[in-house]
Amino acid sequence: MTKQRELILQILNQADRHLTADEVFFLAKLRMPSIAMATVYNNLNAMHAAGVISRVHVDGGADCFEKTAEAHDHLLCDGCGKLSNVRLPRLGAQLSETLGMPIEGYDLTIRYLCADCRKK
Amino acid sequence: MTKQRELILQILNQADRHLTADEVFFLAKLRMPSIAMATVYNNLNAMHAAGVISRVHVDGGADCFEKTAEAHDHLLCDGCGKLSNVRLPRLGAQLSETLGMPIEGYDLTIRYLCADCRKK
DNA sequence: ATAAAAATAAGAATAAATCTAATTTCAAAT
DNA sequence: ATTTGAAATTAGATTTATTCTTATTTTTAT
Repeated sequence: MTKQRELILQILNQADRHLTADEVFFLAKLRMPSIAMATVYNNLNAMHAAGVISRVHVDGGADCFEKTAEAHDHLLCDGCGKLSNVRLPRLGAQLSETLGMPIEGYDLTIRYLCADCRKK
Repeated sequence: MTKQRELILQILNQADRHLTADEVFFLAKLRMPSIAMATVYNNLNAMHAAGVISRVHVDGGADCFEKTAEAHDHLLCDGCGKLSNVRLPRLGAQLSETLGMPIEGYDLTIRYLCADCRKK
């Protein structure tokens, strides 16, 4: 665990939302000005491969990263683009059951309108 | 309906699998050498916006396009990368119900091992 | 202390997708 | 048939996210 990785992990742990690599880089740079973008990507990729963090693709935008607490799915507001988490604990098992075969996993992003955007 | 759009649509209709923009461009170029990549993207984007075709993001690769017959979900083989379709007609309604609010839609890609890859 | 291995820094390189500006096409009106 | 104007296309530059390369630094094991 290098200082850089520790810092990146800390940033993700303290973040109250999903961060892009760019945002992680910016926040890391504040505390360790010498850090390089490549290091951010290397560590994000490594931690993702290790299952420590998860990566979320956002249509028409940069990928987002977050610490992975537990398996969860994503809600993306069509209005403001806010990304949040939701747990659907039974869904994996149910999909496997419906398909009639084991699955490795799945990625689900539900598009909706958040409370704020629904008002408008 | 321009000649270019017609050609692109025809290519997608005849394809027995998902195609990247690059593949569409290559196939289109064979039959209409003057066609430009921007035209391919313009038309793919326009037809996607119109709901005629659908766009699938593939982690670590270019987006894929296909004609949209009906709403469906995707199966991605972790072994060989093959992308195929599956229909889970009740899922949308079920997600909305579970969440307790209306949803705009959702994107689901299930990762699994296809029959061929499971043998190995 | 030294050698070997691993990680980082810096920035060049790549790939997907979009943008821009000039040109072409095509339909409708003359 | 010709003109006009709007819309689409072309070509290529540009952008943006991400990866790659290589030299350097740091860490770990001997």
